[in-house]
Amino acid sequence: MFFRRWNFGWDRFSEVDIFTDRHDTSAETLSQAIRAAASEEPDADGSVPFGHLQGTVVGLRYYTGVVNQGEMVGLVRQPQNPYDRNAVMVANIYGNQVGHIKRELAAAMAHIMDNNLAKVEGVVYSGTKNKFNMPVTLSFWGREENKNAVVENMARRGFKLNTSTSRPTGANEMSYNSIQRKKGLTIPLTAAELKNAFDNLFEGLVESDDGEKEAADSVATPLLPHQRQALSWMCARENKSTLPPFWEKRGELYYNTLTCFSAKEIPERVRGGILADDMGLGKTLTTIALILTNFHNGKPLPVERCEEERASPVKANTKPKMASKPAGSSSAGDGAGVSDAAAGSVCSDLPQTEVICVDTPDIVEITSQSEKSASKGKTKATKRKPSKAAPVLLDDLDFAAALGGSASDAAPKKKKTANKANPTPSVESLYLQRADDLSARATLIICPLSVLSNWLEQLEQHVRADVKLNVYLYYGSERNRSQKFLSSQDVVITTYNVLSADFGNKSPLHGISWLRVVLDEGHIIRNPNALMSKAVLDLKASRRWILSGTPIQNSVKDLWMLLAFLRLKPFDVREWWNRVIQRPATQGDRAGLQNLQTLVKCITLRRTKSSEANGRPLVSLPEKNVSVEQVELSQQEREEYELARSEGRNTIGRYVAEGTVLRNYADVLAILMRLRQHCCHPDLLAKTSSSDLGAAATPAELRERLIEKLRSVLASGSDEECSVCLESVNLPVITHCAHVYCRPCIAQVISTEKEIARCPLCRSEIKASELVEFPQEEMEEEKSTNAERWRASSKVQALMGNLLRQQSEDSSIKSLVVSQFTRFLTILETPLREHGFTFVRLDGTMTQKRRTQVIQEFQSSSADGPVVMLLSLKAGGVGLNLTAASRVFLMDPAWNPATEEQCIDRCHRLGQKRNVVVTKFIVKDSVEENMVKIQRQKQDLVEKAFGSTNSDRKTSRIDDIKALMEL
DNA sequence: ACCGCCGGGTGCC
DNA sequence: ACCGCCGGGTGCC
Repeated sequence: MFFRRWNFGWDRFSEVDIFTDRHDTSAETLSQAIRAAASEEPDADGSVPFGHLQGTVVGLRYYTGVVNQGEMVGLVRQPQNPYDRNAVMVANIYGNQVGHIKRELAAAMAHIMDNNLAKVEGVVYSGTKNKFNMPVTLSFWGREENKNAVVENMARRGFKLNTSTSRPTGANEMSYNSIQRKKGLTIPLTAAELKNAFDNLFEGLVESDDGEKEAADSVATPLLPHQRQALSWMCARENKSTLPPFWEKRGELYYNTLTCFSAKEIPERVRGGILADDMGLGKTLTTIALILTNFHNGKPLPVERCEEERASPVKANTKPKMASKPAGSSSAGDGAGVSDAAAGSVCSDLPQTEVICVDTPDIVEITSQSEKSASKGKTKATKRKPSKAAPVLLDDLDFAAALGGSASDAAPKKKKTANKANPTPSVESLYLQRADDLSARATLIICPLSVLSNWLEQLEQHVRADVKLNVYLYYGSERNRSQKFLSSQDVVITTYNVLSADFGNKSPLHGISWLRVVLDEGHIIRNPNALMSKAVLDLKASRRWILSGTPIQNSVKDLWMLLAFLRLKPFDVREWWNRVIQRPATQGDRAGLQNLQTLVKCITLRRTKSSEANGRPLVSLPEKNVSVEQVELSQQEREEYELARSEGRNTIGRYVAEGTVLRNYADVLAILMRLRQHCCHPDLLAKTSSSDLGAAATPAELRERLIEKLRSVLASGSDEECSVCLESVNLPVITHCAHVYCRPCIAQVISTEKEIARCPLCRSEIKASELVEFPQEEMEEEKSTNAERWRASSKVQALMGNLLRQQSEDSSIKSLVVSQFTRFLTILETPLREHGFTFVRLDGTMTQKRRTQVIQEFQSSSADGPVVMLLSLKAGGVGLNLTAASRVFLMDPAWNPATEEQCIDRCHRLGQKRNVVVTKFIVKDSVEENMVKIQRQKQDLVEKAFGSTNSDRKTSRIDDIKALMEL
């Protein structure tokens, strides 16, 4: 249990502390804490208003937090308060305490808040002249089923909730309502409009006013226009001093127009943002250019130059690769900074003249300047205002101005011009160098393991050969953990996994003040409860970037994590994000959605492959030609298929009639999968024939069948998701009712239930001891398909026909042969070998090292290199660069057309020189054709709709299944 | 805090 | 003088 001392030094403690530990301090038991954490998500989304009431905030004079008229406040339980264990603290957006809720009301609220029956939110609508207390409007939110309990509980203690519909929702509700009424916009968005709006959230985010910027000399590759534009935008985001969105200067104060919070201090700006360009537009190159181009004060990164003639014989060694290997020499690790870190390189033998290091004159100047401003800032921050009568309720500034009270420049009409014309003190000058730690040099890049090698390659490729950029790959057990060493690098690259493994274990990465932290594929930090996310949020950096081709994957919720990483005040605190953006937006409030769009627009640059700049496409990729080749089954195959189909149809038809599709979901999937396997090759079915319904005879048999089903579900390659976390299953286990979940997810469900745990999908009773795992050794026996017994199939012949024809036309063309079934890939190896095709294989079971090796082999242009890559659809994930191929054969259709697109994009991307030809093999009159039909429907509707609940998705899947089986 | 509450001083008008 | 009234001290939770 965390004990918090409520001493007097706490008015400056960070707002994150207050809210993130909320459950720790309020929950009495662990199970309560788990329940609280587990229920946090649904609460935020599915909460309904219970009502509101007027309360009183007392004790204002003891605290420094001030509140504007109309400002939102946070309510935090303080169970450890020595005077009253029911205490409820009131804090403003910055987490500065304003006061407490009056005792009797707090006593009533404590019970409700502690049991998570409702979330209580406060807004201070009307002011008071009084320095000691003020009214606050408290609104209660929660799950529908808790509403009556909450209302009654409050009533019993003498607090009647006003349940009328004119609920106050946010600080500016009054003004929004009046604006909306005038414009006639009170009707909330329909679900379809909402979905569309979310879908398009990241569309058309092209910031064109920044112009273009040339990269520093040290960048070897000339940037394309859109990359120069991105570089310019990124530099501006790092250097320019504009107020964050929704903040404006009013008189002497900085005012947040959404929460009505204001502060004397300038709100911390966001140095960085989201580069959300489509895959293939060169986010990596642009980021490398940013690193080299924008050091402190917009100057290029001071990098050591090797003299051409001396360096050239060993040029390769001085390049990133050299530095990237773990520096074994202890002198480099523990040495004193830049020059020692370079000790291993050839360059250190050169006269020091070319070495630009930290103590060049102009940098010294900057440093001293920063010290000045830093100390100035410090005194400002620590010096308490002598007039301790701080807690005055500030009247609305416009209101004050209208009364003729204060500064005329706050008058509404003049406000805008006054801000522009009056340069003293400009926002720009106020920022000074405050946020930038000028001693910071290194950029930390965090990426998924799958793209790690890509970063190293691209650094090698895009950094000039005579520039010695210190790049360190922080990976592997031998990694150098010296902070001194790491912080003296120019670039440190690591993976999310390494970062979270280090986290909490005196992580050197967390002890360093980075110049810049870059999250590559940043959308993968999405779950705020994940250790990885926490590890990422805990990094110290003055500039923060997220690179992601798909910043939103499922819902607006995903955005929060990104904003929290960027530290976009005040939305980095979940409560304010929920109250001000997420809830209004998901409930169809137009103003809320508008705010969300503004927010995204301010921090994001996104161009798609089809975007244009000045009427010309950003990148001219070679053409892509997608065609479907129908495959006719042989008579024997057709007979076998029809037999399986009618069997399956009967079974599924029975489930549909009984309404037990969900209960038998795994079976249904297995049937579908078998049909899909029939379409590819009969041998794929060998393993999965025996299982049928019926009472299990022995536990061993049951177990065998469950494993069988689990294997079917997994082997199908369909993007089976865990119904608890809604992501692809991780550490899959199958329940006795044959539903597949991630082990941690279902384990949590079981441990949270008090008495009997039930399957989230079919409500059958489940036990932790009955979860069945996929046995490890299963993977091995798959290889047993022997060559003698090998036979062809129509689809195999179709592929081979294409490959042979192509080889005779142009033998230099390389192909990707893609299937969801890794066993199908194995089957395909035989005819490929037979016809003398050299090939490599890439699937999910391979180690990263092997993958890199295979990709390199495939990408190399050597004459006897592989011409075919057998690729499992889900392998590798995004970012894979397979531009050596210009021909793609999709052997079987995927549930999700986006997966296919992504796969095609691995070769149809920047760097592709040839036209790309894609062939999709679809068996005529089969489940595959139906899958394609469903894909088409989905492209209109766009799968993974926002706001759709888990059960909605399952229902739509049932509909899909019916369509597939033509029921 | 232009309140409420507490507790000591005080006690016709 | 076991009350009322006055006026100073005081005040979140």
